[in-house]
Amino acid sequence: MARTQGSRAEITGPLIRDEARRLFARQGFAAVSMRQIAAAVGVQAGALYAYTDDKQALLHELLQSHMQDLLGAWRDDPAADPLTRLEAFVRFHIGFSLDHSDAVFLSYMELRNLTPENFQDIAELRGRYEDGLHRILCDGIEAGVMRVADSRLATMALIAMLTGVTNWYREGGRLDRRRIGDVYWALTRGAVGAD
Amino acid sequence: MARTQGSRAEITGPLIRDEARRLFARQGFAAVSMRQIAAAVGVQAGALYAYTDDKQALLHELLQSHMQDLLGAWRDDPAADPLTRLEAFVRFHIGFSLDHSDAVFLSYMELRNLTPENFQDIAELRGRYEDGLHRILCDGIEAGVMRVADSRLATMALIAMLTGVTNWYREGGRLDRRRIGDVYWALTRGAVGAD
DNA sequence: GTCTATACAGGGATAGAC
DNA sequence: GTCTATCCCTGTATAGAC
Repeated sequence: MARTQGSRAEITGPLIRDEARRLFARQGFAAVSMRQIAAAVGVQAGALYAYTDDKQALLHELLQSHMQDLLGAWRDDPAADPLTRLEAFVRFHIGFSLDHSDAVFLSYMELRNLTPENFQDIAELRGRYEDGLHRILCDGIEAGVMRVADSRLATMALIAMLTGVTNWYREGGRLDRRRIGDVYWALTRGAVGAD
Repeated sequence: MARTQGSRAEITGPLIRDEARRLFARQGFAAVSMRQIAAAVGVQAGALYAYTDDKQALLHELLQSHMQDLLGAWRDDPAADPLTRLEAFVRFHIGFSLDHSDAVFLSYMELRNLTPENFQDIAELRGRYEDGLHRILCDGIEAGVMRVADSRLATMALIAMLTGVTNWYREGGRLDRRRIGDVYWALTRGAVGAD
């Protein structure tokens, strides 16, 4: 913040993304100025443009790398039994969402501020993730260990329910993550008729 | 839009709210200008200030009246059996959310753009609504017709799941509302262990 | 790579005429 | 109640020095 000159490309790039993610999540993409991001990083506004084409590109990069991290971090074993896979999904999704709550919030709230091309790109990545859960439900139904009236709706309903933890979870609150995972897994198991 | 002069207070006031709600929901509070709202209504920007103190007050009024409509529209009968009450809640919440999807979206996305006082006001109203569902779950548990590990978490989880319909529902899509209500009620019934 | 300075557009809000 | 005109601020993005 007090620095005047000097080149530190290795750390400034990531820092810009970190601060932009944080600020966009807290105040909204449109409400955050490039000056504000620059101030948080400790550079002048003009310096940001050495790292990103413009504000839109910055948002797109944030959402894109988040979705890629999400897809890369999730491991599904199609050979395992569907209930085990579903439980793994539930715990993974909750944990990942809480670990990346700013990015998760951005991915739901700021899609509307993407250009059509960038929106398509992110929507495609999200669809791939949703398909992963959908496959588990279909396998579970086929195996006779789950029972839902509409697997597509159940997919959307479960993701909305699980992602909702980010709305109320506060670090150091009443419940730890393990316990939250237990509760949500119980709700999920019931919802898919696996009891 | 082409009008030059003339007073039509009766219709301009509501129109401002309608257009502001629509635009805020689609583009975000910060991204929408007062000039843009005025253009949608068919007046000049200055005319808006005859109806609202400022942009912040406009947002607050929208969220406040939405929450009051929501609370006013929901009828719970504490004397009825808990499963009947829960089903009524599920169908009501889905229907109301779809009927007021812009306002629902606003209520989740733009809380961060409220001043602290205004935020408190809206949070209090929302808490009252959540408490209503919580009471149903507690009554159901006590009556032995529901089984959840944590009634507070279940409350938040169910509301998130149900509100999620607004993320994917499109008028004239694959499913009508009755059918969507059926599917979500089945998911809910299972989640609370009522099968 | 970062700075300072700046171009240029658009923002919220107000004043005074009608 | 609405219009036109305007104040003043802030926004994104760029240019050129260091």
